[in-house]
Amino acid sequence: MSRVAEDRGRTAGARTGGVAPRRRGRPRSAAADSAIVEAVLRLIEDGVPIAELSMERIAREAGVGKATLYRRWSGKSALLLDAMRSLDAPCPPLEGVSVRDDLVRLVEFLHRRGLAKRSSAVLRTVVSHVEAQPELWAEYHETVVRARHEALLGALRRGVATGEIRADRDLDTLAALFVGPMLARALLHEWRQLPEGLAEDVVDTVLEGVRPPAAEPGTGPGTPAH
Amino acid sequence: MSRVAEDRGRTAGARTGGVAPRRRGRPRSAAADSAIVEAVLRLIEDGVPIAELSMERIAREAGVGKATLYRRWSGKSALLLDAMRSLDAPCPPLEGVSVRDDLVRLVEFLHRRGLAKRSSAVLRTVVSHVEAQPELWAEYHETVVRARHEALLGALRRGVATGEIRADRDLDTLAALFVGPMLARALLHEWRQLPEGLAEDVVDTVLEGVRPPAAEPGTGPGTPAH
Amino acid sequence: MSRVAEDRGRTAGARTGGVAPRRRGRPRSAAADSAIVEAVLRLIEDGVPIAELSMERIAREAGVGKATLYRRWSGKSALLLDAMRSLDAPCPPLEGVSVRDDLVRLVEFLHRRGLAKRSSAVLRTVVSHVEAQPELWAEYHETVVRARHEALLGALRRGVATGEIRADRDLDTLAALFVGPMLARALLHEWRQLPEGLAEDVVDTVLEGVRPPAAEPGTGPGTPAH
Amino acid sequence: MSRVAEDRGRTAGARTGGVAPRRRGRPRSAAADSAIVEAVLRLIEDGVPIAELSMERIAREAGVGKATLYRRWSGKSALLLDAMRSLDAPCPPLEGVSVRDDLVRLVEFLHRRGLAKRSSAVLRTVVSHVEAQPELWAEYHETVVRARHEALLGALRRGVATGEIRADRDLDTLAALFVGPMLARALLHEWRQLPEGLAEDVVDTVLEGVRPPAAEPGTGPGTPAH
DNA sequence: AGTTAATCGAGACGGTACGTCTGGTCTTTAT
DNA sequence: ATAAAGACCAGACGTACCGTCTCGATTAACT
Repeated sequence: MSRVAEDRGRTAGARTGGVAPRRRGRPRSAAADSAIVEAVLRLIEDGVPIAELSMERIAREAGVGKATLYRRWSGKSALLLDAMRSLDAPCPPLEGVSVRDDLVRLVEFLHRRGLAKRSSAVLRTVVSHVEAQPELWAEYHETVVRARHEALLGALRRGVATGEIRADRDLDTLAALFVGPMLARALLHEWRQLPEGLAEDVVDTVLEGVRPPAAEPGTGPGTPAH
Repeated sequence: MSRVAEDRGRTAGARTGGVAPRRRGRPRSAAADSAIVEAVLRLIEDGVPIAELSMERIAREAGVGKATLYRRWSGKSALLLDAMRSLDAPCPPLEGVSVRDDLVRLVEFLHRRGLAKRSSAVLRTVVSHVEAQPELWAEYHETVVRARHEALLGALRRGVATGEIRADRDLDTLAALFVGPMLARALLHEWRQLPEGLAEDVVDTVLEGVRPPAAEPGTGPGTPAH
Repeated sequence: MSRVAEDRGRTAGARTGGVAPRRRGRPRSAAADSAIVEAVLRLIEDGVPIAELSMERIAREAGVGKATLYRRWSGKSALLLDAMRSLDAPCPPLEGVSVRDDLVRLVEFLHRRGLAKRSSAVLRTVVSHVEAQPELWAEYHETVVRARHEALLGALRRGVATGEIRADRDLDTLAALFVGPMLARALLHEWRQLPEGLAEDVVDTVLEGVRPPAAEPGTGPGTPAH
Repeated sequence: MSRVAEDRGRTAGARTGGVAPRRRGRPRSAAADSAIVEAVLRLIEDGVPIAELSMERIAREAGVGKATLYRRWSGKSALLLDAMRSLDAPCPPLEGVSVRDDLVRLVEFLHRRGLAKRSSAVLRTVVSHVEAQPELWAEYHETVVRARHEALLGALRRGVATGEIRADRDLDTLAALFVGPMLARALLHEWRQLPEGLAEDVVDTVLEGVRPPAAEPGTGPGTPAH
């Protein structure tokens, strides 16, 4: 189970594990934790645009004081980011038989994420705050993006090992080819139309390339006349 | 020449061309137009985060009354969007000798756009407002995105015609493979590291595919193993 | 007929009389003059509070450009003041048979002025601008108040001469006793209740005093008991 | 001690007395209350014209957010009215030996109020807003004017009882004779010249009347000679 | 007949205040 | 020590108005 609150303030140290330091005073209400996150998700689900998602409205909707929000999160961006994390499906296992199937599964997963209204909404929020709060982006990258990227890179490396993928390609560039289209779709609100076979299409296209299969040897496809 | 102001209000009809309807009253100041847009670009260039880019500050910086802003644009998003349009370089010609060169040129162009601080900043703003104001996004898509997309599709179609690109691929998916990675980079602030040959890399990878070249010599890349 | 416009600007000199200097260019429209003043009076009559009587609204109502207003008057206060002057009834003649009758007539006149919605509205406006624009008040005093005050003082002096009024009273104080109550009523919106015989009541009270008539017959009122 | 703030919003009910309802949340800052009122008085004292007495300036001067103003008062008029109330001297006791002395004391008090720059400035403001906000005027009348009026009427009734004042006069008219002149002076900025004995003069004139003491019996007052 | 000059309605201009809302903090009482 | 409530300061929001400044068009009187 993922820890929801960023644990701002006194409880911050508790995350580094170790023995419980036995805090004093009234413990934080777990009910408040979930009420807040659920309020955020409910509001987003109801189509409230991000710009109208004020902390005051969230607090009101959750039946919670504003201070309770700021005690847990450093600001709106952090809260939204955290709210999104709470609905994160875990990365699919990827123990597929072929590298191609693994890639399809992964891209499919990114695709479905992008289709979810909530995910793309929060993703846009993160994007719009990247500049002003780089540490926010760093944290998001660390906790959400890296795992996926590593999984993707792992699949690609396996492909290289099995000979399915040629070794002279930069794997980061390659990864960007799989992730980029899905990300762009999610951000730019193009998730309304949902082409079903998109993931397979993307993977196969990248794998096979777009040059026509050489019918007869000698006619090198894609080799321009010059 | 691209028209800068959104022409809110009375002047709105003038855009549809036709004969000059001979408007009454003092005409809008072109000096104000440019002063405003330049103020926006200057502020962005100076690293002012989008959140601090208030209409009041823009007006102050431009030496202009707030009403002058709202007379031209319906709100901050529209203004920023329009400011971005003003720094749009025209699409490169694309009359290259080979389709590959055309694609490289186009992707390179998108890449450079993403590298520009101003472009990516405004792009993020647009993205974060897409949800709340779909008509804003529609307009941006119509006037900026579509032209590029058409150019890209044109190049791809030419490739199909010349046999450089196989005909059984969905061209929209193909286009997303070129555009997506650049867009994602621009949005996610990864434009700090700037790999020089990225555009060529992306194009070649997509064209040639990632499967290893067949063992037999003479068979060009892109020919699938099986 | 009273001259309406304050004749701001070029025509200003024309007021000092002398021969007409024969101005060039298009002459000012008399229609605009009256349209403006009538618009003001109509708005006041319709119950528009002074605070909402903006120059823009007046111009709109009169079907006139704002510049046409400012060409004639220096500002809102001057326009309103002038609008009021236009509905000024002339001071009554005061050639009454008795001084008491003259006073009653004059006080009655002030009373009726106060009862008029328009008069009291503009009076309140003048009052609220007295501090900020003393020259406005000076002008109002000169052209409106002084004549009345002189008429009143004249009546009082005549009373002293005829023996109706004792000579050891300060006439300014005396005048204030007649004018003050009416003015206060007008300003403080107490003109809604309209006691008919108020003017006579005030005059008689001031004339006769409030000490009880002496017990002995023959001794007129005003002779103190002790 | 008079309560300063109008108690807009939640606290409004608290005024009707009863037991303290034990409000929740942070209580309103008494420091802010006084800082605001003192800022208003300071600005007026410094000669800032009412028109430049913006809420924003008051907030700035008081070191207070604008919301703090609007939380307490419904608008500028209400704030100014309340500020004036705070500098209200209590009505003088009026337990004088003679009714004449009481009246002099009261009129003197009104006179001094009118001489105060602050009082008359705010009075003018109230007057100019009477039309647009009658409830404002009603409240002012209720809390400030009525007490004075009652005191005055009381003195007059006592005069009637002691025989110092004749019984056949309307006491309201009589009161207007005392109050009107002072009010008019205060409103019309005539408080710059300050005749010292004015109050005594007014009272004596009203009491004794202005007819000459009857020298010989038979000369009926009010009947002119001719 | 042409020129000149000031007017007209319309509306944009730079400023500034309005009253509301939000962000993030602080201060109450109650738990 | 937290909780909910709500006040606190700061400042942006979009609108309205002020008094000035162009526009093109109109309207005289002077050439």
